[in-house]
Amino acid sequence: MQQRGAPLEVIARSLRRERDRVGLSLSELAKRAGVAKSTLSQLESGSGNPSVETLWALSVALDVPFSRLVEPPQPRVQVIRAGEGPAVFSERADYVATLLASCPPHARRDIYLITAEPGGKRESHPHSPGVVEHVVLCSGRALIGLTDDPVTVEPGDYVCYPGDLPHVFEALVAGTVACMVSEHV
Amino acid sequence: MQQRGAPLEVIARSLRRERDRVGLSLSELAKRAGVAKSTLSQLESGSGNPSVETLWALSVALDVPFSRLVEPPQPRVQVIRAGEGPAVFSERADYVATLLASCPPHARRDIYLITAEPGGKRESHPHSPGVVEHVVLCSGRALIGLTDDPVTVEPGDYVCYPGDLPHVFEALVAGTVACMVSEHV
DNA sequence: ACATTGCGTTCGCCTTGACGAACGCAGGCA
DNA sequence: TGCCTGCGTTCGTCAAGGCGAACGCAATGT
Repeated sequence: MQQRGAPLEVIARSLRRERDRVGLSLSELAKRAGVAKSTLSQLESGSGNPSVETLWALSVALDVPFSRLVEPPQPRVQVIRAGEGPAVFSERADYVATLLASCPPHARRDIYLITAEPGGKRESHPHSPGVVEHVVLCSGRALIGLTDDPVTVEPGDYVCYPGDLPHVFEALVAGTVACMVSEHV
Repeated sequence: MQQRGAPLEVIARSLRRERDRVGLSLSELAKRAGVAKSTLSQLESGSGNPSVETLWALSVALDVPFSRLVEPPQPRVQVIRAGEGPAVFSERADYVATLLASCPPHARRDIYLITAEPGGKRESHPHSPGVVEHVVLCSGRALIGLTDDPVTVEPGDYVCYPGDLPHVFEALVAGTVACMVSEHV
């Protein structure tokens, strides 16, 4: 199981984070969610043990999926170089499977094959919020990731990044092929 | 937001479902989770509004991620050769994305990187029902698919098959690398 | 300067969830 | 048959969560 640590801590941080992401005051959110602001105050401070109904009301008012309040946030850009990463089922030395990204609850992941040639970077406008793109480079070499801070990727490397920020895919050599998984909520 | 309906109903069903998936009695699960069996009984009957700590204890005892309790459960072999398949966004000739597999609702897809060497086929015992495995070959050559009818796959090729049937991954040349997406409901 | 508005926190009251004990019910065994 | 063990449910008690009111504080405007 990957569920670590006190869930109350996670919930406290999540509530605070999501609340000022939306830009609501504690009082305003409490009013919209129909919970006492004292309750919300205690929750954000880490004390208290909310009931499901309370959390549900808050998740609806914040317009986020319920599980986002209880699951810890994930890092933004992650790179796993070829040969690194956890080998998950390697009972034989000549076959190694590496877990690159476990699927979060209610995400949908579409699988694409990308073929690109050098000669110009492909800038992507941000997609809808919550999109995460995963790329495994099959052959060639490419510059992939957020436009602000792209990563040079070799065959076998894996990189993921939030798709709702400006990002880029630039082939550096001819015959660049990649497997891309687009994850959206 | 996609979260509809009373979460209490969903939790009730999830608890019942996960409990007899593991094969525990209500009393036994209650003891392991450290909650009163009366509490668990009321939860499974849909009455009650559990606190986060209670749900957390149950999710740990059931060895399932927390979110599986609050999120509702929802609901043969295909090959796409390199160069085939629908090109979805190809506004520029030097960048082509091919949609290999659209994600069905509520499926979860984990992403793996596979490296394999020739010298023996890797037979996989069937996984749990509903598993579908997608493989894009990055380099080398491999024999992939159902044990009864495997497919020879070249770099850039895509193949998917039901993972709940006996299947095989056999590298045919050295340095075979593939990107695998394991889809489970 | 004062009043006012909105913020987040703290303080008692009261509802409610969690607990343990007791209950009814089925299946196994002497 | 009678006894026992384990199942899931129901009942009464108690602590804890949720609530509204009151509080302190800072930033406004008259």
